[in-house]
Amino acid sequence: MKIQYTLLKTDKDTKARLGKIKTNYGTFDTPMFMPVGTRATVKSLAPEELKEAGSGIILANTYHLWLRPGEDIVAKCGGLHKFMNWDGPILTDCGGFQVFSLIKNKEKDITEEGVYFKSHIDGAKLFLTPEKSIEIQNKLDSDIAMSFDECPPYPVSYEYMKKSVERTLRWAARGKKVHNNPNQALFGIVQGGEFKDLREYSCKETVKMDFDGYSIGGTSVGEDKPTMYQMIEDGIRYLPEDKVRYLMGVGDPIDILEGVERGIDIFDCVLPTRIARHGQAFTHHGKINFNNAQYKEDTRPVEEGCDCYCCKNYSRAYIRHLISVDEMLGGRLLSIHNIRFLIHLTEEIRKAIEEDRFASFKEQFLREYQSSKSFF
RNA sequence: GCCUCAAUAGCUCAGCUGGUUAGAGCACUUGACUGUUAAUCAAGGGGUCCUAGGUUCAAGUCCUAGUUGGGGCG
Repeated sequence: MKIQYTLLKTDKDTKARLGKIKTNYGTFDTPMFMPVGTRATVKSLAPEELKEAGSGIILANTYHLWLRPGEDIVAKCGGLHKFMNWDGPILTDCGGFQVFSLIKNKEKDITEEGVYFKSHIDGAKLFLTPEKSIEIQNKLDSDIAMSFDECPPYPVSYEYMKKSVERTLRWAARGKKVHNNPNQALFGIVQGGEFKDLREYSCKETVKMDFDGYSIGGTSVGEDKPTMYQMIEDGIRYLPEDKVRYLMGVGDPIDILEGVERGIDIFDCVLPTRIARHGQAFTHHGKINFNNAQYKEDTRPVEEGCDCYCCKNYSRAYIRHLISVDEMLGGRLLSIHNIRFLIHLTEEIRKAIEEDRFASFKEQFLREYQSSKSFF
């Protein structure tokens, strides 16, 4: 079967939604944060650790797995779940974002047929098409595949964005046509940048194609926060209530709250694992940076009351030491903490929606999170 | 005892035949990071150029003596 989304309830005062997604590899609740495992691994974490952190679903990447090891090898190993020993749900991103970051000239390298770009590994000329992206994802055998889209940088002209949106719609149709995996859902992606009418157009036309779920793309590409939140609103407005909404690439705690308030169900982001490897941790009182000398003798856990493996067993002084001497366990423990933090945040959010107090929860969280410098 | 080489940032060292405000890497102190080309990138603080004389318009750089350390010869 493909995935089944059930909308359980909507918050009384906001558009925040409580839902449930059933897949062949398990059921999880929404809103949910999805850790990023680009190369079939959430950097430095074993699947058991992801499970313990509460991960309901993880993300892997089409472009990276296409290059290495190649989708045929993954298929030969029994598909992505078996390959990486993760028996929970997996969503594969389509490679559109990599195109966004790897192409040299968007006018020349992006054609109707597909996209020309160079491998970041050996510079080999590559050509990725909507059909190829879906074909790769079919073989990877993820639970959710994403339509191949163009994720334009910010800002681009209205004229460029209009052409881009129209092309992404044609790409979505082509991808849907060749999609051929009865166990895999396929999501459409809404684009349109900061242009309200293009978001509306992109949204309505994508919905007409009847995907299993929808995502908002093209955010957090350099625009300011108010613009980004406006993009989400403009993109979500015309999506059906009974389908999942996924905000691509967003995972700052504040942005998750802003997204949920606007009706987003799923988020993914590299932030928790990346900043962890760079020595920083999320807490309810803002981010703390273990490169800072002030934690040298701090015997408290990263965050008091946190139920993650890191906080239950280690002190800030130890984490600070590991980060400071560049021991990889430091990045690992902080990755565990940061992922747990975001997933725990979605748990708190779900509870708040269930009790019709999302707005006050958000307000309280933000107050605590933003007024923090003096706390540490 | 004699000869010789060295001494520059916390550490390891660049600094040409004297010529702007003496540099780098690491370390230190910070800051960034949003569908991972990222265990990465950026910024900042930090100097009695071993000491004392001398030559010169001008010395980290040349000369003399000393101090400390390395090597060699007796």
